[in-house]
Amino acid sequence: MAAPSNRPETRVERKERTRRAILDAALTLCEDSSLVALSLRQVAKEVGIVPTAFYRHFESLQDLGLALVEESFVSLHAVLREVRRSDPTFEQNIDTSVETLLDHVERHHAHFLFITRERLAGPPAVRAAIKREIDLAERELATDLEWLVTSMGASPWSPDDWKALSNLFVRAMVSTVEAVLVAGGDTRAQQEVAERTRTQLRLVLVGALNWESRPAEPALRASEA
Amino acid sequence: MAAPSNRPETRVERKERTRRAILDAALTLCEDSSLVALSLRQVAKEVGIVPTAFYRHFESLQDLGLALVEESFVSLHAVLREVRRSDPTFEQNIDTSVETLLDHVERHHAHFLFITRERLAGPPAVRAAIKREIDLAERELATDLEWLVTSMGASPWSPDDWKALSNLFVRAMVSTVEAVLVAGGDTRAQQEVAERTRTQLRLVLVGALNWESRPAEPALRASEA
DNA sequence: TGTACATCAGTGAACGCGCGTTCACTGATGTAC
DNA sequence: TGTACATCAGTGAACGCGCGTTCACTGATGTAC
Repeated sequence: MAAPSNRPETRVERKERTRRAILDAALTLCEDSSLVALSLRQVAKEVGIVPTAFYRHFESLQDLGLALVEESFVSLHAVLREVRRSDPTFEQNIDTSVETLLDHVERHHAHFLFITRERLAGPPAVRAAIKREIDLAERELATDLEWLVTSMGASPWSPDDWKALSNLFVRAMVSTVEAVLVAGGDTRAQQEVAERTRTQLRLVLVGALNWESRPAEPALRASEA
Repeated sequence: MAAPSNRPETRVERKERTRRAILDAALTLCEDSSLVALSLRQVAKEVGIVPTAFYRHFESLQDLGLALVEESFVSLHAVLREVRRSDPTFEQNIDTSVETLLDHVERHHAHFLFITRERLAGPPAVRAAIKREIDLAERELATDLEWLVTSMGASPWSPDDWKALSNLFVRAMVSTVEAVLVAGGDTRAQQEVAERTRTQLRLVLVGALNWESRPAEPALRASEA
């Protein structure tokens, strides 16, 4: 993007470039398998440096993993921010949210695949870091949902119900990302996942709008009406 | 359980016992990490046999993984069968289903942990086998749900909507199992997960009972009422 | 600007170790007669 | 029942290989004067 310059790279610039190359190489290699099955030498070979040079940038593969978690969630927070400032109409909100999410997943596909896999299979510290980030996203979403659902005139909810709802949305998001990634490059399958997710979110919202906290017989409304 | 006998083990019995020991050892070792990070020698050491003896039972670790998938889903199908013949009242159905599921997860905790992790991080053939089993469970659940929801007097649905609903339940199940396993032995956290899952399933059912397939403005009922 | 020294990203040899897999083997169990 | 042979689960030595990590090094870049 920047105009090429004849000025030679500074030492800092060169170091940063190698660091990026290591992160990118690890991310690429993690598309096939998990971080726990990756070796420092594989990464070094992919980057084109000698194995020992790795230590100039990271203490260990786990350390590298934590850096990847951090930068992966930059993408995710970008999604959440974009969703947050979207049209507050329900129908459009669902459609644009799903579209926005899938767009980001496509563009940062390697990051999402990494998070999806390492969330459960990564080294313990990596798993913990991912859990922390997802819990954070869930709490943020809870605030948004409270505003959104309340503004649509639903009954007042208990705190536990807000947590349950936002957790349900986050789980749906995680599951959708998984399904898209499992579909691989199959765009038809991806569109089916997208459509199915839209249906599911609409169904959950219908439930939310007809919900009353801690009801005695919460699910019987339609059948008894 | 069987009364001890002085009759020496037959060769077949002894072989089966070693095979079981290998499966159990692999399952135990997989509680800490993924199958892809496991070595044949680790398994052999845990069992107490020489590494080469492994080949008398399995062609490779992947082969062993496929056997573990198969026996893990015996547990899962047991859950589904038990849920299927439970009380058809909504409220009770959710409560007993969640209880049954969590009971099985507790009792076959290693199997569920294995499936949860290898589903996304395992060797390709293992991932494929797990996906096949989960898709099967989803189709079976779709049939049950159609019967259940239709019998409660909801409007007729499109096939895509049935798929979306059963997929939503399966995802919820997978997420719940994950959450329980992440909670580890913390029974308080597990009970919170259980309660949250019950709330979520009730909310989804409220949505399902107020749902009409392919509606123009599906989510606006409550706010416009 | 020029020089002398410091920094430090990347090198390459070396280490001991655990890996998957091969192979010929042993000796208890099973079977045919 | 007793004998002679077949089967085969488990053994143990050996192989070449990739692993993480150590260490002293090189030589280009940066800095102090």
